[in-house]
Amino acid sequence: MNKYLQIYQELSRQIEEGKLRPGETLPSEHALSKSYGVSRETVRKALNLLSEHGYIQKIKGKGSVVLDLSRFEFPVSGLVSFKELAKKMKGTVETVVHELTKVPADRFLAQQLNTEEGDRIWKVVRTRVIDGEAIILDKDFLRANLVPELPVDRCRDSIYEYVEDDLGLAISFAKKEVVAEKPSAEDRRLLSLAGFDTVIVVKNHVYLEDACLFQYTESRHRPDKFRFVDFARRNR
Amino acid sequence: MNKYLQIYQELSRQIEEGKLRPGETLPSEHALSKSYGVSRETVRKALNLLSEHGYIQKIKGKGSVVLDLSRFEFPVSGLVSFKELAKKMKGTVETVVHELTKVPADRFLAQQLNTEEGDRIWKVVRTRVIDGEAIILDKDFLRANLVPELPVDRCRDSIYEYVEDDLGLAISFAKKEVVAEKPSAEDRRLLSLAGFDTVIVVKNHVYLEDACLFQYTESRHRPDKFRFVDFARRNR
DNA sequence: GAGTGGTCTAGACCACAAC
DNA sequence: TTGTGGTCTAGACCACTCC
Repeated sequence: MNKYLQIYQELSRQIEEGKLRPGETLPSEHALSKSYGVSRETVRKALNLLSEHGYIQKIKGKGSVVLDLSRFEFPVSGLVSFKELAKKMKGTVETVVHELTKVPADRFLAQQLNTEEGDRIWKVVRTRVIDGEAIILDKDFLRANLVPELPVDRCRDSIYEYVEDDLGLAISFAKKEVVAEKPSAEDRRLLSLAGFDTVIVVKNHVYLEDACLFQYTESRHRPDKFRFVDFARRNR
Repeated sequence: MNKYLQIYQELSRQIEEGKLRPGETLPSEHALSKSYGVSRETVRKALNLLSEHGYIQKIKGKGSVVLDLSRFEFPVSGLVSFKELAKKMKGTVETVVHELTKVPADRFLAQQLNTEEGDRIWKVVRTRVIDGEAIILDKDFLRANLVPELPVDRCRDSIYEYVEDDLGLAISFAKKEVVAEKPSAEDRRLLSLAGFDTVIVVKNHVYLEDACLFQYTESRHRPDKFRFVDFARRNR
C-alpha cells in the first residue's frame, strides 16, 4: 500500500473516532514527516486528501485544523453504491428486480451510451424498498459488449460490485445530473409515491478507467426521502 | 502566478476551445515538462487539476486522454455564485431584494451558524427572476460580526463578490445538501410556482479560509428549472 | 525494451502568521 | 525571528502498456 494512503487513512480514522477533535491543529508537516519517516511531499499528499474530503482545513502560516464532520455526518458525495448507503441506514432495505433483459439501443440510449442504434444493451429495472415502501426506482443501462453475463442475484445485491470484483472492470468516474420531473406511468406503477407529483431524478453517466463510457443510470427518488450531500472547495 | 496554474489554465482553455479534442492524448508529462521548462512534478500538479475538474483522464502506461465536456456542458458543481451562472444563461435575469435586515439568531439559526441565540445576523431574502418568472428564492443568513455593512445594491449584484472583494474575506469551502420540500407560505408568496407542490432546496453552509462558518443559505428552486451537475471521481 | 504515468525523496526558496 | 504551509526542482525507482 502507498505510504501517503496509509497516512491518510490513519489520520482520517483518528478524526472519525474523535481522537483528533474539531478545532485542534494537526502536527506540522515537518513533524509528521519526521514521525512517519517519510518526506514532506508524501505527508502533503496525505493532508491534501484529507482536505479534499473535508476532514481538515489547511491554513497558511498556521497549520492544519480539524473540521467538524458531525454537522453533515459524512460527505456522501461522489461515487457511492446503493449497497454502501444501505449499510448506514436503519430499517429494512430490499431490492426488487422488475426487469433484466438485453435490448437493442434506441436513439436516446445510443446517445446516452455513446454507441450505435441497435447495439445490445443490458436493461435493468429495480426498486429499492425501504421499510416496505418502494422509495427509489433504478433504471440501469449497461453496454452488453463489456458485460456478457448479468446474473439476477447480483442485481439484487450490487451491480457495481459484480462489475468491479467479478468482471475486473475498474469504474473511474461519473458525471451526475440532478433534476426534478413529473412522475411517469412507470414511476406511478413501481414506486410508492404517496401522492407526490414530483420525482427527483439522478442521471448518471459512468466511465471506466480507460475513459470509456459504459453505463447510464437513472435513479428516480420519491422527493421526501431524497437527500444529496456535497462538499465543495472553492476553485481559485 | 503559479507555474502549475498557468499550465492548467492554458491546457483547459485549449480543451474548451477544441484545440485539444476528446479522445486525443496530451503530450507526455516528460514532454510537457521539457516544453514548459518546468519539472515533471509541476506538470503533474497541472494535470491533476485537469483530471479533478473532468477535463482529462490519466491512464497509467498510456497517457492523458482528453474527455468529452460537451455532453454535460460545464461541470458546474462546487462553489459557483448565481452571478457567474447567470452570465451563461440566455434570457433576462434580475434579482429582487425582499428583505435586508439584522435579526437576532433564533435557535435554528444559532445552530446552523454555530453561534449563540440572540447574536446579530444579517437576513437577506431575494428572488431570482428569469424571463419574468420568480424561479429561485434565496434566503441568506450571514454572521453580522464579520460583515458590518451590507448595501442593498450589492445584494442585487452578488453578495459573494462584495464579501470577497470589498471585505477581503476569503471563502474557502461549503457543505451542500439538496432536498425536496413542500412549498412554504413564503415560497407561494414570492415564487412563481406554476402549480408545483414541491420545491428543491439547496442548503449551504459556507466557510471562510480560517475554517470559520460564516453563512447559511437556502436556495429554494422551482422544480422544473432546477438542475445540479456534479463530477465525481471514484475514491480508491 | 521503450515509453507512460505513479510514487517518493531531500533539498530549496517563498509568503504568511505569530511572537 | 521562528514556524507554518505553498511551490518547485532534479533526480530515482516502480508498475503498466505497447510493440
